[in-house]
Amino acid sequence: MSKFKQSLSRKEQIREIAQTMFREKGYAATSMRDLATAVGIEAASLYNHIKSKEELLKEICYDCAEEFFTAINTALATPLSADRQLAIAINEHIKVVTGNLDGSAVFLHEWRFLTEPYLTEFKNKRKKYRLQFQHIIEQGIVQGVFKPVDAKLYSLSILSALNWIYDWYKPDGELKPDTLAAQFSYLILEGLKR
Amino acid sequence: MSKFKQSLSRKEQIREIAQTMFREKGYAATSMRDLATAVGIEAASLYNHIKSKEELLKEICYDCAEEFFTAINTALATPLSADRQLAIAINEHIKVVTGNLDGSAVFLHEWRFLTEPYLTEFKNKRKKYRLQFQHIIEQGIVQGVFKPVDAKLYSLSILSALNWIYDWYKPDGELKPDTLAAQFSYLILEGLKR
DNA sequence: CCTACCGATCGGTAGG
DNA sequence: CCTACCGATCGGTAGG
Repeated sequence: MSKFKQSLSRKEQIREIAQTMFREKGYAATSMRDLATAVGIEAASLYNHIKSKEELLKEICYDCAEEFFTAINTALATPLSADRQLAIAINEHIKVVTGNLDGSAVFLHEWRFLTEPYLTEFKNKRKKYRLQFQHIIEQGIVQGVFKPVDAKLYSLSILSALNWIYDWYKPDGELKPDTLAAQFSYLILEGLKR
Repeated sequence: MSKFKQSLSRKEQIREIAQTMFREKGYAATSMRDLATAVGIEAASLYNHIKSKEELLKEICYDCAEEFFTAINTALATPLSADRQLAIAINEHIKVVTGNLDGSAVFLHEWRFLTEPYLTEFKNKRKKYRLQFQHIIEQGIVQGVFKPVDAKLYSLSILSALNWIYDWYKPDGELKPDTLAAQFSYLILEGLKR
């Protein structure tokens, strides 16, 4: 059993390092030898823990997708009005991104190196997530709390703004995820104009 | 002279195709052989027109940066109030992105494969552009047309939303750049709340 | 987890 | 613009 646990933790370690390297150098430009060196073993030894380079990518992307689904479901599960649900969805999304900057970056940019059938399945997950944001906006329009905007365009815009956070967010900075989320919600709900 | 012009146009052709391939497959995953095949020549022949793979990337990124600077300067050159300037900046930015989807995608994502000194210079250009958006927001706050928001966070958010357009914009769709820009400005200035 | 190695492919050059 | 080719590196496997 201790051998089993050790093996799991080594795989987790490989995944963590892969996540960081895929984010920094890109999936295609990260070699298994680079990765092995960072882990502290030989390249060939990686294959005792993983099946292939792509399996690593797939697991990182899929796990991150699960995190986002958990986040949006937290918002959807509440009985609140759409404007409150949207604020929660934004907050939860930001918590995922800021809590997993490397994984989010890979989820957002490196997924395109997936091959079939994972590529199509991944795209479906991504779209489903986006449609859940769109749904909240549509509900808000029905409820009369939101203006009658183009819900698709708005969901794309909001997620785009949220998705770039990994690019400039500094985990050690003074800006905390909750503060960031509050400002984001304010921007989206109230607008810039005085 | 006709030889000179032909040589230029071949280089332009290589650049156009490289732009598309770098966007679709990523810079690192695009081989010079792939590129040469798409152009219709042998890989070795590419080097009669370009110095290196990275030179291609650098030129694509730098040219696109120039397009964005021209865009923002159009807004800054007007004597209008900040809210009007921001709307123009958004419109001009969207015109650049939608008019050059491949180039914009490379500008936004593949620049990180640049090496020094281009990498640092590119980052400086990018930051300078972002600061010009921030400046408009700060002016708007001073003028009293904008709420006293965090101008840095807002400029990052606005550009993030704008920067993801290349990812979902369909040039053959019914959504025209001007319409998109108008909706964007409305979202940012007026907010979602009724 | 390692040594030894595979065939494939990379960016780029020499020489014409 | 081509043929022929370079050294380097790639993801991955065999066998222990």
